[in-house]
Amino acid sequence: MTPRKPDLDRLLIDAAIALFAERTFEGTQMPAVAQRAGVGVGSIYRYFPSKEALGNAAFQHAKRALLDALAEALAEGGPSGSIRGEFGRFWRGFTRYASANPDAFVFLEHQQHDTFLAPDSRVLAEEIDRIAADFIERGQQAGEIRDGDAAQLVALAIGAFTGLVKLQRPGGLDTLPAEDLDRAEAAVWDLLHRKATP
Amino acid sequence: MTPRKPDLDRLLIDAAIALFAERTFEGTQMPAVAQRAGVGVGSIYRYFPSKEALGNAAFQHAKRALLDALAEALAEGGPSGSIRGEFGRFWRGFTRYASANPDAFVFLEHQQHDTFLAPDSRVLAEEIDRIAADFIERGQQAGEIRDGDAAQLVALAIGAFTGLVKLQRPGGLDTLPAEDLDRAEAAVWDLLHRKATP
Amino acid sequence: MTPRKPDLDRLLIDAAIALFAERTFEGTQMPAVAQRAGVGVGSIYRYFPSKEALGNAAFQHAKRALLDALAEALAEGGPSGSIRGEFGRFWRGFTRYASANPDAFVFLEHQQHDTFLAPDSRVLAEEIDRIAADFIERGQQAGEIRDGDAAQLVALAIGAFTGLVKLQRPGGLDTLPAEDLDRAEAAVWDLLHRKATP
Amino acid sequence: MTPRKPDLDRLLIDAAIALFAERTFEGTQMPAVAQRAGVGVGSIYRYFPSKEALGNAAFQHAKRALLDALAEALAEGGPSGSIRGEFGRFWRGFTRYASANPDAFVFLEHQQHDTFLAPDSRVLAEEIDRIAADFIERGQQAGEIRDGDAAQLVALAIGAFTGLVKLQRPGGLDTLPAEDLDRAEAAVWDLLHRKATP
DNA sequence: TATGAATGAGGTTTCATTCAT
DNA sequence: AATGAATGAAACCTCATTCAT
Repeated sequence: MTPRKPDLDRLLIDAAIALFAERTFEGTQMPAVAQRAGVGVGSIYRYFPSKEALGNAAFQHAKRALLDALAEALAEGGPSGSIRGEFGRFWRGFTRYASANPDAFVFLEHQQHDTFLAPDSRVLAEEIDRIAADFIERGQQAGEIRDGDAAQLVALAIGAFTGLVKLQRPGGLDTLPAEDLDRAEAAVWDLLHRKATP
Repeated sequence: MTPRKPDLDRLLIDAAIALFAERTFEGTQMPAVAQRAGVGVGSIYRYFPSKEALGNAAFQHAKRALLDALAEALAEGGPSGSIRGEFGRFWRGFTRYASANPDAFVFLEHQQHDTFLAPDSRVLAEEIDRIAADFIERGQQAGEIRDGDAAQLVALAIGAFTGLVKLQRPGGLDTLPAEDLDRAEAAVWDLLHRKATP
Repeated sequence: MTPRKPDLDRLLIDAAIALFAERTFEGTQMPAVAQRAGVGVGSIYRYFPSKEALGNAAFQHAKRALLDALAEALAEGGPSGSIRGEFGRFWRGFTRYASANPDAFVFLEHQQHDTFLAPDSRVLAEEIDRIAADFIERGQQAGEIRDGDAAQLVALAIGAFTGLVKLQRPGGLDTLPAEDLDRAEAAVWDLLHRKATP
Repeated sequence: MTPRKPDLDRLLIDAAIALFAERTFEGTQMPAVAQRAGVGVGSIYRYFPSKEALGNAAFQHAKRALLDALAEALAEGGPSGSIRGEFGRFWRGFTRYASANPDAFVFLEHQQHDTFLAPDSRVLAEEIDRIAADFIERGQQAGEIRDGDAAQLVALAIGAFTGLVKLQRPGGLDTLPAEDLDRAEAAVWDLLHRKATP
């Protein structure tokens, strides 16, 4: 009722994400999270009943924010005429999110969530893959995207993007010249694009 | 004359890699490593002075094996006439290694090694990037690979491959039909390939 | 003029006694006391400087109330003619107190007060034993109470009564039919009574 | 397989009982238990998964030992001819147990077990009351024990005995002259005994 | 005056490491 | 040489106490 520090839960989640991204969930100690958030250790437990709960909250927060960024980017500027245009929106969504939240993006791409992720977190995790796979399939039907398993193409494309984000840490994607980012976008598009058979 | 448990260090490194890949270095307990290797906890300390030492040994072993696989693939079948041909050898090297050692590959792609990696391990880590970047630059000079920072292109390409490997866990890359693997190779090549400007 | 929450200290002491009786002093948390008293945690500290202080206040309050109940019962109806009559007054004092304050009686009979009891609380604790021992000795001189160490007889008699009270928790002594209570009184009297040697 | 300290579990249970008796389950810290048992804190957790588990093990051990002592005393010297004789055996069983294990007896008589006792511990707890109540009922049928609810008479008698044991702490019942113990036995018997109506 | 969010010392529990066997 | 029971430092978590509101 009288919170002295507002949005302490957000502060804690942000601190947790930053540390989890850098040191792993298991490699991060609660006092470190508290210190980075600028609060006492005990305060964490007013908001999250356990380290595991904090981990799940952080994961869900990050994932949902990525979904939101994606949804926003996809809706931007009215209906996209083309598959290539839609890919650009995907790219813009990922780019924007990874620029604003480099830690969160890296954290989400960790593959060792199994040790602490609760079932409801797992459900969320598949959402993006579904959206992306759907795009791939429409692109294939339109003859714009190469043949092959949609999930595999998604993994290749997101993997490529992830590789770039990791390379750019810890400065963040912002330190990349716009030119480089455009080139990367073109490269990933060519990864997906079906070349006209000559 | 012959030690009863030959190559116990290898056994331990393999066990460690498998667990580190799945649960993180920090999330893996020494008794778990011992159990998976089928020895007592105390025995680990005959071969490695500490968990950290085991971690570094595992990292270096995995990295060196990848380098070896790469070197072997690159040397295969005499001098490669073309950039595309050389890319195929890279692909084959990565593919072979990731098929035979899926845990090791995933472990190497973790980004949270900073907590335990010793300086000499770090040096090793950059080797592959150097070899790959060199290839990229030669490809660019030959007009075969698109413009842009070589490190970034390497990150995109290896990232894409990593995405595919992660998708295929825990079955391993072997569960992927040859056809799919070929398609993926083509896709990643197109990621790098400079299109003729029409 | 009149404080809005009158006798908050009493409210707190009552809450504390109830919880201490059920869960031990060490097993009771300050927030639990506050909640049961219907106040905020911080408010406790306006009345008691520490948990230990609250514990001592609770103990002293309960003990003094028992002493008062005993004194009142002993004084009731003028001078008691006989030892048996005086025993009846003791019984009535204990009975009344334990009926009205079952938690307090149980709390007083805990034997683990040593961890928090201050010296002045300890002094109070011996008071009842002194009064009771004095009665025993007078009874022995009158040939009405069996031989033996007075403190031991007191321990036996109060122990028996305590056993009954504990059996009757949490309903309280009130749930016991008057008939049963009378039988118990007779039994405890026989515990003390010197039988005529035939 | 190679325990350096034999019967560490027994050592720990004994240490725990002594401390629980004196300071309550909640008031006893694990390091204190370890210290009293002469082992490291971590060792406790090789034998008991939690403090709660240790508490239950201690309770069950103490209760079962009391049951054994009672069973042994009741069986001693062939069939007991009389109710008074059987009462003597009960007395001897309790006396022997409380002499040998004063801490355990006091611990068992605590009334705050509810915070940590597991269901299977609770079951054990009722055993003695059943045996004693059965004896009371047989005594009543034989006209030797006074009328009234058997459970209440048991509570009175055991309560009286408990009062004596507590009085005698921490020296233990052994410090009591045999004469005093005999007098106490006579007194508690009179508590139960039905007086011939003159 | 009363509150309860915030704190950190201290409690419980884990786990890398040692060492008697 | 190999083991795993034992250890205690360090991790997670609780709760008595404070203090801004």
